[in-house]
Amino acid sequence: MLISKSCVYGLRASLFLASKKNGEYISIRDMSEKLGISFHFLTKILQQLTAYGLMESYKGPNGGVRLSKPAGDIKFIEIVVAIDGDDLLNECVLNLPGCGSDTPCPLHESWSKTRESIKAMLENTSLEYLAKEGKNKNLRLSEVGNFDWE
Amino acid sequence: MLISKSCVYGLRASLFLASKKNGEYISIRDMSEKLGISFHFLTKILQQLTAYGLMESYKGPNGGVRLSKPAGDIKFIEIVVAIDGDDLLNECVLNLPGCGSDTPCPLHESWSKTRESIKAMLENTSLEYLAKEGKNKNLRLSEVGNFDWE
DNA sequence: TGTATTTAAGACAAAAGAGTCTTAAATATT
DNA sequence: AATATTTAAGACTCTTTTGTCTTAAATACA
Repeated sequence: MLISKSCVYGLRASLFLASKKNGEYISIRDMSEKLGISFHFLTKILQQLTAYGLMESYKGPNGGVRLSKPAGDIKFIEIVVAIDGDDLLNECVLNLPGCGSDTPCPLHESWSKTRESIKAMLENTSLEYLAKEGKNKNLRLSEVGNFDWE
Repeated sequence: MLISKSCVYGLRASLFLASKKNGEYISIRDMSEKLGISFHFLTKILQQLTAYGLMESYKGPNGGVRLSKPAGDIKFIEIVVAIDGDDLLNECVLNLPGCGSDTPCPLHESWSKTRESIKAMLENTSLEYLAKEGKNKNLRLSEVGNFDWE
């Protein structure tokens, strides 16, 4: 898979938050139920995003998490890098250490192009865009049908 | 990672074979040493490619494996599908079951385009092309420097 | 026939990813 | 102050992937 499961969960939660009024803290419990993701697991993942500065959290009653900046300013790629690291954007597809323009592997060229297209997609897609798109077209964000964009 | 480690090893070995005269059986031991891949692990992987019909094997002294058809007729994508399956080409990037044009996820459109470019790369690249390219430009196929295209 | 060489098959172990659970710390409310 | 709610942190388990090892089967050759 291109992106780890943790990363996908983090992205789904981010889209959930992006669809809400900014500034409002949303509880992880709430999200986990609506998105169909294990609460504890989601907590751990969102802790990473918080540590990375993409989210802010608040403890106690009515606490929760929220995006640390407007959804339009957060790109898909930031979530991916925060959780999966930047291997996807740098690593040689043949997994050879030190593959680069100086000592390329046979797939260096073809893969570079493909990687650029992946990178472009990740860099050009903001949470705001995805959330708006999702809301307008009522697209799916959970496996089970228990999520509403409102 | 886009492609599993097993798949990468399978591909490296396939390129090794593609660089040899066709029809000649090459021992897995030999390949594993020149490519820097564990012998037993490589054996297991190549067994999959053999079972899939992409390679032929021969037991006994001077035995080994060889490509079952000309390297020009084997596309990168065949190796990937044989080892990793076709999830990469079908699966929704948000990992939602049943995501499709009828019930799409927010990333359905953007990801479809990216996936097509990956698919195109995999479908248009033959082992022969990669091996020739590698041989002509003396590109790297192993981590350590113990591989020669000859 | 016997032996060495090679792939086949499958058990086993180690590492990484995914997921669960418990306890601690912070905060709001009563 | 006491209690309920919520994230933080970390131990723990389960699953998948990766990697190792042993034994069996096929083949060539002396």
